[in-house]
Amino acid sequence: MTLEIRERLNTFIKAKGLRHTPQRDAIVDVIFASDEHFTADDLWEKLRGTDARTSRATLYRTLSLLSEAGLLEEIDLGDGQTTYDPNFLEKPAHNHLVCVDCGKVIEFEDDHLEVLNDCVTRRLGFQPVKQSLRIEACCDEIRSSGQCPNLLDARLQGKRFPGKRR
Amino acid sequence: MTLEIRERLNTFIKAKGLRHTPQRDAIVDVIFASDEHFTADDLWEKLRGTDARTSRATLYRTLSLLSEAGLLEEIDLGDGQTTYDPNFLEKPAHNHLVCVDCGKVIEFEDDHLEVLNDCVTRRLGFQPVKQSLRIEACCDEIRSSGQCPNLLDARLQGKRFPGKRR
DNA sequence: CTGATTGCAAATGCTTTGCACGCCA
DNA sequence: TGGCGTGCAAAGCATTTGCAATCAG
Repeated sequence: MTLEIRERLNTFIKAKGLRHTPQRDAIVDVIFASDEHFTADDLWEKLRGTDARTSRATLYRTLSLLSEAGLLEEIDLGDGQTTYDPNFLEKPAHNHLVCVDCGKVIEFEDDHLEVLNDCVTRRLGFQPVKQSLRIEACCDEIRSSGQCPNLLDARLQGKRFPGKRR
Repeated sequence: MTLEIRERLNTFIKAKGLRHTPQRDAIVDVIFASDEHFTADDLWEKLRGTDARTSRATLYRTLSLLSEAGLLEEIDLGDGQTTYDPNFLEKPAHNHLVCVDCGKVIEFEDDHLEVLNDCVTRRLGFQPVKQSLRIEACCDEIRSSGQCPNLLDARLQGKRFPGKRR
């Protein structure tokens, strides 16, 4: 997996006349070891756990590079920071449901949705480029049982919730 | 129009034990004189044109207040700043099409979309709270004629484009 | 009077940039 | 060797906050 991504990155890098560096490899390795969404800061923390040391500047620059190369998807969950999705090569879905109770993000697909969005876009006189649906909702679980396993975790981690900057 | 909004705000303010101030009135007047989307900075500029002077802090605090009161809708167009929509009381649509060529934002409604979103949400085990669809697209006009009237305007105004922070 | 509100300036959080140095091709 | 890439610190931006003065009810 990581190897395939490295390959793709190298192709992109050569085509652009850019350079292959250990920092870039290290960042790619850490990112694609998982298929979870992450923020720049999440990545920074993970990187600290390894012996590969990069600066925040390089981290951000590499993140941009990977997006440009089409290996990473930038998504905006509305919490004041960019979230990255390493998983969209396999699952080209950009629909996110954000739980207003616990902040959990669920990615989902729906063909009907896709078709409908396309129709609407064309009707307005546009050519579709990218679509992202963001649904804020509260889970049945917290409404019935009064609590949600993710909630406590989120609070403990001091996570910011959707729509609010702090 | 503005008067109706002032009325609503006063009700909210009294209910919360808050206070009625000239600054708040001034901001409300400027906001609801139009039904266009705006950013905090747009508002700041408009305010400079009047004799009503407020600080940026008060501006932001009032914007939050109005959102809380349900008179203003905060929307995130993904350009690193919050956009406000004074128009959603009449048109409860939160679907936005952003033109990647010129940055123009089009608000639209679609019943099918609404229904479908609701279904999807429930299927995932959630109760819908708020939905916002953001479509990035390029307009037919610029593809056929090679240019778009909004494009030049946007460039001249130094606008930031969707998805990019600067 | 009393507590909500304001303005100012400083602080914040995320992200980008300038610059001098180092390293890949 | 040329110039891309890196790290560091400083800069940027939008937004928030602490605080003392001020004002509304």
